[in-house]
Amino acid sequence: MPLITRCEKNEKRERSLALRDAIELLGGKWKICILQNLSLYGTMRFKDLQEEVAGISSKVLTKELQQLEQNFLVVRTINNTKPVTVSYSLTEHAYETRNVFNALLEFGAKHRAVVKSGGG
Amino acid sequence: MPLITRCEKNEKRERSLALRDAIELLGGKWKICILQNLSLYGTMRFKDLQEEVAGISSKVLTKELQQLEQNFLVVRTINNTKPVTVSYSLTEHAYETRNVFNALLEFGAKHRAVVKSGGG
DNA sequence: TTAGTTACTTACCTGAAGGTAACGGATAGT
DNA sequence: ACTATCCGTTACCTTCAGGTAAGTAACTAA
Repeated sequence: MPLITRCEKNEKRERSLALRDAIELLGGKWKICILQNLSLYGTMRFKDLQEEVAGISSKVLTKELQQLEQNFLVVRTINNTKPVTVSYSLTEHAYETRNVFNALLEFGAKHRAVVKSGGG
Repeated sequence: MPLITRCEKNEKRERSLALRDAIELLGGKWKICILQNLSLYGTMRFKDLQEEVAGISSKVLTKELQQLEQNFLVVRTINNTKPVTVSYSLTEHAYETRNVFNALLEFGAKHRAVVKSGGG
């Protein structure tokens, strides 16, 4: 098999891995909402997030934040307050998701219009 | 409450609905891969898709295609061949996902680089 | 001492996503 | 009659995201 084919295959593989990783990381019910709020407010405490992200439970919020932190999208800071508070904010890397949000928003809006008008 | 606030609330609500719809529609393990293949090949039969989308079962492929069809992203055509074949292709509306793909791809690639380099 | 706040954690449950494997209907070739 | 192709369907199972509810640890204020 010629070299060019191997390269194309590797590129295709890298592409599909990147797509899958991105979908996996930003998918689910809450991730985007959390990132949006952090983007809007800058820094938020756990309780602020719980109130702003309507409907999320503390258990799920904890898990989502941990995943975002593990993926370098969110920074967790323990504040020296009483009672203790914890602040969350976005990393520089998280702002790379801007284009994704905008594209999703644009497509979502168009899609809702298509569905409302009955298709096509 | 002043009118401007109501407008802002409605806009925020519409935005979050659009985001959630888009994520829900394009999320999951297979949707993007299927759309990508259809975008690449133009028209594909059921069996072609099953072979190209490595690892998917006929049951799951059926379900995904039905969902995509119900959401006006894919058109299903029964061909008058023997044995019967079925062709799938993208709608015009499906091409609105281009920006989403590109953004996801870009972010995914950057993200993989960040993770490989150990964060930040 | 009692109650409240903050940030979780734990135990339990449900529903949906997705996998495996076998089967079915239509048609054709041999 | 037997086998094969194509496009699914059906039954069954496992896994996991996510929901509910209660508890915990550290601290404060009354």
